[in-house]
Amino acid sequence: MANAFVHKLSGLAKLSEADARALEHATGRPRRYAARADLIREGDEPGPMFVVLEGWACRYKILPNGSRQIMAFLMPGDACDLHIRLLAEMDHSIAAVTPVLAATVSRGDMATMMNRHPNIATAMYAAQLVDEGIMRAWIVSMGRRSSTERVAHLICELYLRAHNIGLVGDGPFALPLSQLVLADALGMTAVHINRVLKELRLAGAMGLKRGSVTVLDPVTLVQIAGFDENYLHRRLRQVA
Amino acid sequence: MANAFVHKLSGLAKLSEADARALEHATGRPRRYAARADLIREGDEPGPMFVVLEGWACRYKILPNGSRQIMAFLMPGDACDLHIRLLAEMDHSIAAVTPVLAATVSRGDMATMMNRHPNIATAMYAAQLVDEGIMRAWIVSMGRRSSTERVAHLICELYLRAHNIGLVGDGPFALPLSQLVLADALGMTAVHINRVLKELRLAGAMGLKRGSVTVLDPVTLVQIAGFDENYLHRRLRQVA
DNA sequence: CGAAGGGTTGATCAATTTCAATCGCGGTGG
DNA sequence: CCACCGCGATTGAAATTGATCAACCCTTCG
Repeated sequence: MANAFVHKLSGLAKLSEADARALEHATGRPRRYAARADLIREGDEPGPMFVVLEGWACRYKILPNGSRQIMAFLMPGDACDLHIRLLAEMDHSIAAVTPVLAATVSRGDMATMMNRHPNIATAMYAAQLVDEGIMRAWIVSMGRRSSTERVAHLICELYLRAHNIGLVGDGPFALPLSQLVLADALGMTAVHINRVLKELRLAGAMGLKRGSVTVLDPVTLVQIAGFDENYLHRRLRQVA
Repeated sequence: MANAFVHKLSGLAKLSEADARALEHATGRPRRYAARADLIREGDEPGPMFVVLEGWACRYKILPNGSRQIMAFLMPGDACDLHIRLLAEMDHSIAAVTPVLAATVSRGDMATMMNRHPNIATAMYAAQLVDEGIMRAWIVSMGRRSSTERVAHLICELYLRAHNIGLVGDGPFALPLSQLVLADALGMTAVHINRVLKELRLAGAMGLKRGSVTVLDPVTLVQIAGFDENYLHRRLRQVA
């Protein structure tokens, strides 16, 4: 299977063979992380950029009262902040949700690569814009959507993102997320998530297993969520 | 008074006289917008980058059910997304909250300027990182903070941002936000915001006037919010 | 076998929204 | 100058949502 980073970026800009080779070379020495392991922690000095190649990770923050808020999910092909080295320290942590295979790319290598391969630069900036759109969509969800809509909306987002990177086949698709993880992402309690998922299951939209939720009927989910995929910007513009 | 864009960016990287002149030149033909006017609307084709020079603006989105969610505030010196032209259409709108003076800078001009003035590029990337940190902090607030903490936290953020760009003097500082705007930013109802503000007023932390909230006691607000300013990254790293 | 991490359910409690009314300022048109 | 209108602020009461508390179950894994 092709390198997930290449696969994702080639959906955001037209990449040549040479571009793809450069990306593959840059992510050639990945490292494994166990589920729940931190890739980097709040307060750490930022180092090289992470690129997730396999598995799912999340950005999160622990509050003084001990509760956790997840702020983003990272799927294969997703990279962490390109310019993060400008910061004195991390303002949040990143953890593996499932077992993860992730590469690191130094800022220097990245800069060189973006200079030599302008299409890679374009793809990275487009990815950045999509990520920001996703964050804004989370803010909208948490602010103005009911808990049922919120759950359905997140699942739609993740389903579509997984689809975009070729993770989704014809049949049902299982998101490897426990109810606790979903709760921490959506700002709800595990108890309440459980009741909402039950509702969605009864509506025939999804199936549940220990540690994962399975999308059975994306169309129903989209309706429940009021999901508009536009913010994921699958249709980018060709700019000179 | 110095150009707000120059003022802000010079807080993020060391700018030379020439850098400052370039920025001033690029924002030399600003335009006025009335309060509540849209600078750009969801669905529009993105054009040049906006830079707010005076007044406050916000990014927002209207949901199908008619409710509004504000996703960010823009203050003098803040720029909208650098690479926005890569997108086919806007996934949210931007409106003036107060009367606004804003300049537009074309992507081409911006690219030229960033090539000729690397410090400007660095400052823009740092600004970007700060903006992302702010979005993540909003997600955390909406997910895991009580309504009182949430209100106090937003006011702390805005107070500190205003302070960073030299808007705050010695005495109290008035944020030009109506309770309705605050409600739409925090995902609450105007009724509830009103009760929370009353509470904060009784605690001596702030004063209220029609159309604005005044910060009287930042220290108390910080305590109530559990505010940690680190995410605003006032201390950046010197990277080679 | 025992412990830990999920998941599920019921009962109760607390935080927010919703609904409804009222007040007041500021600007506008007559 | 004055009546009127609209937005914003404010308050109380009722309704709803979601959190909290408390068990209990199951599966996996050492």
